Amino acid sequence: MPELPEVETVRSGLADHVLGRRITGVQVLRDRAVRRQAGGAEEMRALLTGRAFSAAVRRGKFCWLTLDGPGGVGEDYALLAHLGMSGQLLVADAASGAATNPHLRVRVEFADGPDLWFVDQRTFGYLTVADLVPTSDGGPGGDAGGSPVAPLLPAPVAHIARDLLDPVLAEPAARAALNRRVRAGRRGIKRALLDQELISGVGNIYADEALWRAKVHYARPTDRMRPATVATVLDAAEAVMRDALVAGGTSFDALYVNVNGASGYFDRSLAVYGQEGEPCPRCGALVVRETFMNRSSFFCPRCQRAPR
DNA sequence: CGAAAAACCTGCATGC
DNA sequence: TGCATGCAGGTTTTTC
Repeated sequence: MPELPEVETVRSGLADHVLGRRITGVQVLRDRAVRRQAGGAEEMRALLTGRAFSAAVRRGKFCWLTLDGPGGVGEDYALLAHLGMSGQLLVADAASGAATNPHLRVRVEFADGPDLWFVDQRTFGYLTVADLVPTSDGGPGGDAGGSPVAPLLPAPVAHIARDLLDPVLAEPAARAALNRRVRAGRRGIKRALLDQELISGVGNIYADEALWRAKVHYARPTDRMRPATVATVLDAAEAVMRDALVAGGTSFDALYVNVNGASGYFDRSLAVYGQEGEPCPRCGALVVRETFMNRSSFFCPRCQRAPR
């Protein structure tokens, strides 16, 4: 499932393959793939046609392509993508046979070269052309991976917090402030990790992996955790996502592929996620699966002791 | 107002 | 074989 490392892989691929290319057409094959667009697919087509992508930017699990103005200046809006559970952005030539792809939702055509495809089986993902608005969380900061700083955010992303690969959150003062915010709430630590308005980019897979690395149970109440323990969890979340990024992201059953269609292989490195009944790589105890927040939580019952 | 639950959606695996 | 059920789950919306 696309979480931060997968989306960053996609962003990087988009930066390499679609920037500077002029859009000549947009075909929406399923209307639901375009959301938060008052004028729907027709409005998206009108806003994109004739313009060119100028930068590929990401925050958390959201990725967007800013647009050059008609005269080559001005970046007042962007093509925003959220991949949901199964979304893919593929740079693919129409001749590559994916015309038969039953999950192709939107096709962006350029004056030159291969199309940009939005493919999504489970249809939780979407595209929209959104206005860029000033950030509300302290000015420019951008994101990791060498992408441009982001003094502006697409409106639907304005409430999304910075992610752990954001250079701003590498600063000790900012990290300490985040640590305090985590402990200010009264809830289980996993719930905090998954709160995109607190920290973005972490999904169910990396939350479980981070908590395993930090040896912390998912239900530990944040308001009773020591600052050093919270710091360990945040560092583990950052580390596991960086490791996954190096590997190209996690993938399952070929639902997720990067911008060129190559699957990541970090799933081979998962310690607990999806490993119910398998031995903990650290202590050998059998990994347990429990239902939490209407989804699965995997953990080692010996390394990660439940709160009393 | 904040937190928790429901809704959205499709394909695959499983059970009868 | 066919049908019903369960599961995957990020975000938005609704409910408490």
